[in-house]
Amino acid sequence: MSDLPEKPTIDGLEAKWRAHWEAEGTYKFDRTKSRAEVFSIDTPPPTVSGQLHPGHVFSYTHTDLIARYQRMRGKEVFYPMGWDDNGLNVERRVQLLTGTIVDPTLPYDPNFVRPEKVDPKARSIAISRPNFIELCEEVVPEFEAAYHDLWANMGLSVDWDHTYTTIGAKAVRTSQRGFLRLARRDLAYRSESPTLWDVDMKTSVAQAELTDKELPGAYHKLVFTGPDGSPLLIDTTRPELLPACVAVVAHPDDERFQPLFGQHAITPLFGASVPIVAHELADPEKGTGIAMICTFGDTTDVTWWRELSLPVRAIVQRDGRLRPITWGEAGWETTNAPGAQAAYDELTGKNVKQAQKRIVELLTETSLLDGEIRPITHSVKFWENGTRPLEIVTSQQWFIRYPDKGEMLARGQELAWWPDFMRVRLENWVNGLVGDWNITRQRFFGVPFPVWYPIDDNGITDFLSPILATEDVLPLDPTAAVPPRYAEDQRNQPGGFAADPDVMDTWATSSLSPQIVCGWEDDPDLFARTFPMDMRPQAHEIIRTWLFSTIVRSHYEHDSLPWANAAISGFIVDPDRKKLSKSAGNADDPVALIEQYGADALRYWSANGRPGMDMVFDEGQMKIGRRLAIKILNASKFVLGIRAAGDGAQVTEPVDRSMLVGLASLVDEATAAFDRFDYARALERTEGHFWAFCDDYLELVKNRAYSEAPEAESAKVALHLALDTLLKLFAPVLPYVTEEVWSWWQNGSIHRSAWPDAAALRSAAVGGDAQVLDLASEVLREVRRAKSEAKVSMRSKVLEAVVTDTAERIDLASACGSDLVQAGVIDELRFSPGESFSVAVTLAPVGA
RNA sequence: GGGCGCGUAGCUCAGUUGGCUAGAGCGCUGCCCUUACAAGGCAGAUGUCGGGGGUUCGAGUCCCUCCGCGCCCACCA
Repeated sequence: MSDLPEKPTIDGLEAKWRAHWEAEGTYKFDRTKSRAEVFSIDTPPPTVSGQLHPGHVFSYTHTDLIARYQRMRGKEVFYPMGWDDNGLNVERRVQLLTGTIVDPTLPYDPNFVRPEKVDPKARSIAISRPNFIELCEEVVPEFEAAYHDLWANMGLSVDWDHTYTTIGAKAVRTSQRGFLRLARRDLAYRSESPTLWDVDMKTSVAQAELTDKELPGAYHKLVFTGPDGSPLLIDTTRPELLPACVAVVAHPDDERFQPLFGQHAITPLFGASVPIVAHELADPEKGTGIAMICTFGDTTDVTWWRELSLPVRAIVQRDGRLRPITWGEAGWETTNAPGAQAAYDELTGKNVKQAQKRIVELLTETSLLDGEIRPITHSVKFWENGTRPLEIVTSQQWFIRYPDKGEMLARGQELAWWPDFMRVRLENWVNGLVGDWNITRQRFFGVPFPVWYPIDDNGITDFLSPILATEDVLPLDPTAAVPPRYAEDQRNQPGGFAADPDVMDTWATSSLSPQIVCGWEDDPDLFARTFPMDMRPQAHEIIRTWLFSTIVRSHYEHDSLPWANAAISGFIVDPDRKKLSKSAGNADDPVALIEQYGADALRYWSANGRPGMDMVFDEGQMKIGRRLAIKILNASKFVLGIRAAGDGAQVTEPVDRSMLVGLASLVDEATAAFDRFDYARALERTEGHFWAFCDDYLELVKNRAYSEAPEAESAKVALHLALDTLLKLFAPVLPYVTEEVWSWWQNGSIHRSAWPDAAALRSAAVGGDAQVLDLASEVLREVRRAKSEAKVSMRSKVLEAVVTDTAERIDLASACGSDLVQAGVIDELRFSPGESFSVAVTLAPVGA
């Protein structure tokens, strides 16, 4: 306890209480509690590669609101924090920040030092893979520190002893163990197949990481030769893929092409004979109604290729350039090998854009392009942070088999969603899934596959017979460790072994976040106390990725949901309803916002965002939050400035009881709202109640409370009960200001105190009627209105006030007559029975 | 093209199973130094509840339909 301050302020509360909570271990998880006593939270590990922005404050605050509420409800809250520091985005940011690029062929350079200054226009420095990983390990903690600092200042009540990184040993071990278990059950498998490929980052990309972008393109009408030698016109936006054409396709019902099915067409320039086939996906309305199938121009090509059992003629390499081809060899049959070769040699080594330009010239020169090129706008698949369209290349990848769709949908039903309609996002996603989950990334800073491959005596690596590591040696880097029964000198030798060169997709690790934080296999005691978890808070935009994949992993590993509740938050939009982003120049720095308004004010703004709803970035709300925090300080100072009631004092006055009864209803309402994860409603009701408490109840009873009258005791008890209750209701939203006030009159932390008990309030106010305070407030409002309209001070005297109302209501209102007299500065207050409510106010003459 | 959400005061939003004259805050207007707070207080004005139709004694709320916005998914020759 400390003395009441002369002039309370909210400035500096963050630093003061952050340090205090840290020192006291206020939010430390007590792992002796049983599962039933624990509330465990699967905190989203933020991608540390991003810029800090107010969206982070928004959604992470929502989780903390629930954590603080549950803690006050008596739960032992398990609230860990993670940093997502592996994955493509992190590598990309480190590359940009340090001006480097990986060249895996380079040897490790022990003398490499991070460049001091990076000129964004300068050419990137090529470094080795191990050097790059070291660089990531050096830079990433700087990112993490910025997040930690922000979270701590925002008052997130996480237990920092339970912090993990998605590239840390614990996460790597868990990811590798999870992978090995699936591989041994044949639920993870390796296969060669067409894969969406980012030619800049030179890696495959998962379905979940795709985004569509509208790009200009153009239809080119190519002149194929039909079976009877007549021209067959085919529209394409990808003429450069003509050499990769393996068939042409039309709709089975399309009468124009039905006679041609089963026959062959000859491709222009390359003279390849390709079958004319039928498939429902071919759209008679598009282009000329007949399309060329290339390996591979888009995902429809992949579908056709797979379902029609077509051969592969791949020309685009992993760097996005066309590879050399010898026409006339097996797989590249042509009626005109020299001509095909001459044309193709013009394209070899070019990227797809350059190749398109050149092939259009070649087609034009030979009159194989019919009519004009017609520009269109079409959407093209990109990696969500990529700069060039994805290509499709064939490569070796690890896949996780998806469970049966029905099983996944049943898990979605079993999960409690807040708000409920978000479940549909998962169902849409599950119903639209195509193929299995590609978890391989041809990258560097990630979780390696704990796998090697045997090399036969001829030096050929057998990628389809992986040697799995045993679980006892995890975490493991196969490029450093040696598989059982092999020696290091057999690495990459005939008769020896080769390490899997790839790393796991970031979601392959993130999908195990419950297993990582709860200590799956590593700490069975902790696991038993925390898993399955209570709550997964997350944004709706990653339902298809994080939420979905976590359900899949838990389904396989534990045959259960990973958590009981999914609390989905919206995101922040600017006033034009566009998603707020740094690149758009409309995001403010949250650190500066805390400085300006205070963490409580930012939390207040966040807490106004209802679950699942997007919210407009609005500094006005932060100002209101700041004002509320200051008001709490001042009102509390006033209440606590009144001498405490004597021992055994009771609440006896009807208006005091009335106030407490109303407060009990508020507690019921706030509790029910929090139980539905609706912190916004809880705050709205509490806030409204608090302002009315200040404006009306405090004004009504302040004179009595300060007096020596016996009735003062009742007011004092009621005021302290009310302050205690209101502070606690505000505590989850405004942890700093409520803790500050708590410290003026109580020991310990308000955040470890018990949530208010409505029943206790009702028993302190037995016989109370909520109407009494309402009526008194109405009378007071009429008196104020009279003074306001007369443009006189609120302290000016009322000669007479006559309250007319029904007998029953007069009975209630007259019970607080003396409080009304003092609050309204009324000489004579009378009550008169009548039909309806009115107050006749006679003011003292001006100057009297 | 399919799905989900949203549309209420100038702005941001409440309005729960249909039920008194549709609410709050901000902003706006006027007033008040009032001893917790002038970084404050008191009071006031402000609506075709997106449009149309229907069910009902009664619709912001339920049904149909149209319009607009956002997001997710699909398509992408």
